[in-house]
Amino acid sequence: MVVVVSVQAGPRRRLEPDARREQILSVAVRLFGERGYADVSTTDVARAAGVARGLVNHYFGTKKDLYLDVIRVMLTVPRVAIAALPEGDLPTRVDAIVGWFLDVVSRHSRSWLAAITAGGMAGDRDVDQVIADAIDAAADAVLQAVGHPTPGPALHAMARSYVGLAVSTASEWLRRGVLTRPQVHRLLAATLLTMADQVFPDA
Amino acid sequence: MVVVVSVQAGPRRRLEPDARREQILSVAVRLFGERGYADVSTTDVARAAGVARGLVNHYFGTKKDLYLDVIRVMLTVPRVAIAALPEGDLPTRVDAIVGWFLDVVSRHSRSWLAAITAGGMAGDRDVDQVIADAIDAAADAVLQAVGHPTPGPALHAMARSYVGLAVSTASEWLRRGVLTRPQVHRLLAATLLTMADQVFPDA
DNA sequence: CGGCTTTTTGACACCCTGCCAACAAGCCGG
DNA sequence: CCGGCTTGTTGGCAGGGTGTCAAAAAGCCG
Repeated sequence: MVVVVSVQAGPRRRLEPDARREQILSVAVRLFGERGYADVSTTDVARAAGVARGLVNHYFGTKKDLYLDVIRVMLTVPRVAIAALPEGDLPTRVDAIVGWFLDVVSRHSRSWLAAITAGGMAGDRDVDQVIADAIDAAADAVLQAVGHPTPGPALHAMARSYVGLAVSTASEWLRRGVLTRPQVHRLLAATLLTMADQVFPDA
Repeated sequence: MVVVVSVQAGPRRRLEPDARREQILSVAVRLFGERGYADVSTTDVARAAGVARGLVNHYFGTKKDLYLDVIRVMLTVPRVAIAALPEGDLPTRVDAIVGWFLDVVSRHSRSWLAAITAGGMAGDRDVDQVIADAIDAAADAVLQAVGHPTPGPALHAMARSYVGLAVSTASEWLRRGVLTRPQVHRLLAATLLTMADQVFPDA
């Protein structure tokens, strides 16, 4: 797919490095959110930012380095206010974290989905690392919600598995649209309760 | 990473189109199984097959077309003998299909993981379609095992979600190695039982 | 052995990426 | 207000990958 974005080619202007970096990065986030990694060239980014292509390399190094910063932005945004979970019994807390997850996911659905499915570069070591970090953070939140503040490695691994379910279910919900939000909510809540009761004790 | 494969450059020989196509495809399956999409050039495939690069394009068209055939092979292999599931009550059948899944996954772990994580091209329409087909097939098998031979759209969507859990859990198991197979088995079995009991009736 | 079909090759044109020397925008001392 | 200097910015170069196509040659058949 080719998308042409008209940019008024005004006279060249100098910006503070931080400002220029930020501007290019925001443009890149938008483009990589719309299309995949391979479909966005550094030329596209530069043109959309009204800047010479060399400048993109100057600020970000490699195209892959730029992409790493992009998905880091996409995945960091939803991490806000993860600590504010209510007191109560297990079903209540499970309900709360599932609802919170569905809220952030549906709010940032486009960029979040693009990032979590690796937007076309799954398999790369560095990209996988960034995504793995995000999944680890989500797994921590899940374990905290079900009352395991200091999990061992096996328990953490199981929590990551559950996050995988949450991701695939959210993706199914947002992309295909055949499930309703209540259905998705019940699915994730019931599953998490089962795992907390019957599976997590294994570890 | 760069891997050089020595190929004795014998005199050029003509092959039947089907044979040549098959030979190139098998080489491509091996290379794409070892490295990601971007790390394998058509030149690599051609050299490893002892053939001119143009011939790869002649038989497969685009590099992406070749890759589509490759992951189709990788994902089709495990689909064998999916029908041979035992009779018995629900827990027995759930146990059987989970065990079967873990068998095939661990047997073809390398290429299966490479394919299911899209080896570096998730996000692409066509690639996603091939993977979605494989997931649909797996979801059908799951639904058949739990006794829903003719599911509605919502039920099918939930089964796809569960397959997502199975995929992420298997990936966690095979790649990280912190979970044991019995742990993985119990996780997937308990979760599927819960979904069959409490979630699937929603649809 | 000569002609002919069909496989296979090699090269051409194009695009993308990373790099770097040169350019000029705009501040600063005179 | 102006010339110099710092440094943000540009444009072009070299290397490599991809798709295409006319031409070469492998091997069959008369």
